[in-house]
Amino acid sequence: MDTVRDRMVVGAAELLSRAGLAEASFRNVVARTGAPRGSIYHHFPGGKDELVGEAMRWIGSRLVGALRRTPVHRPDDVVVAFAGLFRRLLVDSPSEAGCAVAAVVTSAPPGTEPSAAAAQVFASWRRELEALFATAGIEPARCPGLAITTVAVVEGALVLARADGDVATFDRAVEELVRLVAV
Amino acid sequence: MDTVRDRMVVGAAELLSRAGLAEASFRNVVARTGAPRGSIYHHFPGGKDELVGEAMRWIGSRLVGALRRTPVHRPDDVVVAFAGLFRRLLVDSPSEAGCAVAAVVTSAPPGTEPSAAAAQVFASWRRELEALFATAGIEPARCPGLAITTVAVVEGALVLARADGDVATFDRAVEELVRLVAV
DNA sequence: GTCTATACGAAGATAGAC
DNA sequence: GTCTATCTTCGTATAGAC
Repeated sequence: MDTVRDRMVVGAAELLSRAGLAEASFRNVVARTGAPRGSIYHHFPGGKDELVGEAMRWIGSRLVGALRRTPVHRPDDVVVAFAGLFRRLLVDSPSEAGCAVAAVVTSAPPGTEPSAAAAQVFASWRRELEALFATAGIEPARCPGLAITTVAVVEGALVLARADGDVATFDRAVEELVRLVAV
Repeated sequence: MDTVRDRMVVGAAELLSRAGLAEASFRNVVARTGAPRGSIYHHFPGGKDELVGEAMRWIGSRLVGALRRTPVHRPDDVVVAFAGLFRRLLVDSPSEAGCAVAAVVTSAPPGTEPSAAAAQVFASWRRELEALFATAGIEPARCPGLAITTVAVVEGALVLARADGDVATFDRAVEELVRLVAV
């Protein structure tokens, strides 16, 4: 699984997370991955929409996989595990880290493939978190709301922390989230 | 206060909130506001960066003003007031509503005027919320963290609700946030 | 303040050779 | 699978007339 196509998908995902749809151009993807310019439309007949759609699905399933490998006993294990996956990005580059999925939702035209793919990724994360919260003993009725809130806090905190270039901002929000799931 | 320049700033703010930096082009701003193409660089010698910077400041102070006009007695008054300002956008257009400030943070190159202006707006919102939480009786040490979390939840929930085109998703998150400030 | 004209680069996309 | 060449559209920005 390390074809030219795969590398382009990963490169697009990285560009999307740092600067959004506009910066994830074929030009930049090619420059970043060393992929041959001439075979773009061979690998992605659907053009940019297909590339971005694939990037969404790659990120989505990658994070779901990571979540499933995490042992969960208490509700705050869920929060810490999920937040930790994003925290890494912030530590690596405090002023450039972002979520590719959120970037696509906020800048792709509604109804297009990228937009739909991004929405499905969020839905899959929510489902996964709901299941984990249930496993951790949260009352079933509250799991959906808590899953939404967990994703919301992490996504929002990522933006705020990036704005002031300080991971501590992210941690402050996660701290309160931990408090919330303990209620 | 209804000059051509003002209308362009507002138009840019609207475009930014719906489709991000790339879509807030002069072309679109002019089309949207009916502003004359010929005087763009007369009104904004600093070009697009100046326009976007002004849009950030306009949105920022507008929201701060609205917050200050809201009577606050209990902690959840703060949450509901702040969230309510964004909820409106979502009700009007569930699949297009977004926050212009977040859009700029995630897509503007770090170190530029738009990026710095956006960061200052977030900082001002946080300061305002901290003060309101303090007024509402929250222990001082917790106010900064709660302010961060409030902005984070609202920003994140805005993205999630837009993704699945359902205001209820936003409300679910705010509900949990209300629960948190009551702890 | 507003206009036209224009420069220049980059975007996505296609055609056709190899 | 990969190349080059090309098309069209759009982006910011400037010059200079009115």
